[in-house]
Amino acid sequence: MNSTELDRVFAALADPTRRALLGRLTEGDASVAQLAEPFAMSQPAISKHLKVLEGAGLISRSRVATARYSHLEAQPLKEATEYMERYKRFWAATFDRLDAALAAFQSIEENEDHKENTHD
Amino acid sequence: MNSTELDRVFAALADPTRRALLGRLTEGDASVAQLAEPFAMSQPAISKHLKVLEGAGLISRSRVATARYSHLEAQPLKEATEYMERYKRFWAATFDRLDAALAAFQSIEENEDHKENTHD
DNA sequence: GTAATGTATAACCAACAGGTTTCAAAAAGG
DNA sequence: CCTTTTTGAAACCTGTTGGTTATACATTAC
Repeated sequence: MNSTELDRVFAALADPTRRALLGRLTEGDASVAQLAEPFAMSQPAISKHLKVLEGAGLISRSRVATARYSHLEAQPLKEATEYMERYKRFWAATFDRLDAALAAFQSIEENEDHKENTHD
Repeated sequence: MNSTELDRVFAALADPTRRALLGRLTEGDASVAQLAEPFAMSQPAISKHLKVLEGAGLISRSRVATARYSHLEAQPLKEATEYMERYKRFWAATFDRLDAALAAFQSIEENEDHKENTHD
């Protein structure tokens, strides 16, 4: 079946090599050779990983002479993060008083637009 | 190779059926049969998905009579979200002055990297 | 103890993922 | 042009994923 961009973003992030490539790209654009250098892996393997990242919208690419530079595109990460924010209120539901206070605060934040909760 | 929990969390989230299962579990714990009901898929297929979710730490399970109930465990989602928030300043939808300054600085760095082909 | 219920496991399969090596192709330099 | 540099693409191999059906297992009900 056709995969969505969310599918592809999470699948892309599931591989540690690809996460490392993204990490490297936070330091600036880089050619395939530069990206491949730290890895005990062939150049075509890195090219494949880059293709996956591009398919997920996580990088864009451009030519400079014979080299092809990858550029980080973090917008899909924003969308993936927003997806996971749905679960924020399930994080750390118990344990110490700080956690409880934070959970309570987050509950209030979520309902701040119209729900008045003056007692409990 | 041994996969990390981050690997397993992102891999678990890459499948839309599993994301739907997690979504259902935000409404409360549920048995395998209850979880399977909305899907055009066999019970063993759902059991496999639940096993993947459990392996990623995203659910825990307990018995009630012959049924096995799944419970959402969102802590790994928190860690995955924190990982992605490393990239927050790159999904620059709204630039503040610090973001703008950093972006400008990186543009300069990138430019010099691209030009530096005559040096070794 | 036996039957019924709910779920897990086994065996199987097609498709995909992640790596390899080899070769083709695009751009710059002589 | 021809060559070099850098990258992409093809063909291949292996292990994994996501599904199936059939069956075994654990627990409750009778």
